Amino acid sequence: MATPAATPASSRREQILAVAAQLFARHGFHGVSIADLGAAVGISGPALYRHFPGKEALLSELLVGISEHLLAGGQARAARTEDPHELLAALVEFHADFAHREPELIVVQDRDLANLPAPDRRTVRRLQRTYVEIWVDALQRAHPGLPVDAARTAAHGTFGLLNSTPHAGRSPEAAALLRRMALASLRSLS
Amino acid sequence: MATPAATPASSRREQILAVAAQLFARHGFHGVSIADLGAAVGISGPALYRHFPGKEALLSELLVGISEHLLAGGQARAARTEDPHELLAALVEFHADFAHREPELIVVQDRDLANLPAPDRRTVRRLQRTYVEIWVDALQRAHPGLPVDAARTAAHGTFGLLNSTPHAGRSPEAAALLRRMALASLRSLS
DNA sequence: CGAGCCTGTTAGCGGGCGTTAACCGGTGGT
DNA sequence: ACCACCGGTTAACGCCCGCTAACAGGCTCG
Repeated sequence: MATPAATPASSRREQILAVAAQLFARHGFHGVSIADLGAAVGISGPALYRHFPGKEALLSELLVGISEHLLAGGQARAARTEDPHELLAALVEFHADFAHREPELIVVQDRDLANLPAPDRRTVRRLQRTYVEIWVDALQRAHPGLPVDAARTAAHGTFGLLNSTPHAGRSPEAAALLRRMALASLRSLS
Repeated sequence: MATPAATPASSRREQILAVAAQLFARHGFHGVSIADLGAAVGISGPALYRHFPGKEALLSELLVGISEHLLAGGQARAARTEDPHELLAALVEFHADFAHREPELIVVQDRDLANLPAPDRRTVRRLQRTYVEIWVDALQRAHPGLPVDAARTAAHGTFGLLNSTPHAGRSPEAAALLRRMALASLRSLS
């Protein structure tokens, strides 16, 4: 169903994860069967259980991985950058870069959160919340007097803007454009 | 499962559609059963077939309705407003207003498009494309020399920003903030 | 050589869900 | 008074899907 020889060098596990990301992004978690996933990597059906305990575990690993990656990147930037405006620019670039390189993950991320088993969902939400707080903090330092709610709204809005990559071309110019728009919108917080 | 006496004055049909929007937004199309939908309006299970030919028909009506509404609103503004900057402001306000009033529809719109039966999906996509073209046209007139692809990317980015309402508070200030950010990001197209 | 794990296979079970069938009370028009 | 339709009900069918069971081939290591 998807290109079989897509991922160049990867163990079965990673290959399955990659193909799952694509299929989940295209058809949604419930729109993809175990058999579909197997077929997409050239094995068939229940062989997946040799690598993952179940279908939900696939989704968990994808979503936890994404939110951990974002949080780690955000924390790294926050640690190494003092000036809040500079930090915001770094955050925008980091997030835009991720969204540009992995549009399928972006799609799965906020489409299928609800399909996670409850404990993993809590984990992901906690990671996401922490990531958002990095942005909120930077925004409030960059724009003194900005209320928390406003900062949170602005952060989510910026994510929405940058996460529009699935609807945009994959060209570097598109990514650059979105970065510029994001920075401009953040500057407008006065 | 949802508040039963929610919609004040409405025929069964509209009540079902409203509740379907909420449930689809919360759990995804495949995550909601016919029985769930029935229960949420106080009837049980197959009684829905007295009002709709099937589950997919519900989704179709929702999504076609949304895209028709957006297109109609966009066309109305485009018809009555000459100046492209003024038009963009009107479009931003219109879109922001819709996203702010119907966050569930926003969610369903781009989450469950793939679950539409093919003909309706084509219909919705055509309507969406036409709506986007209104924005693209206004953007190109407002920013001479802006390439089409860039305009399209900018339009989708702005949608992403404005459509972040499901993650934002429902306060009017949040909506106003998103509008301001959108306008600022559009101005940055130089 | 042989034991055992690793990674596949196919067959089958069980549950859930969309949909259809068959039935029924109330209401409004002739 | 009756008939027909409208909007419900419950029962049942059939499919699809996640998952388990049972089995098999090849690789490695003692």
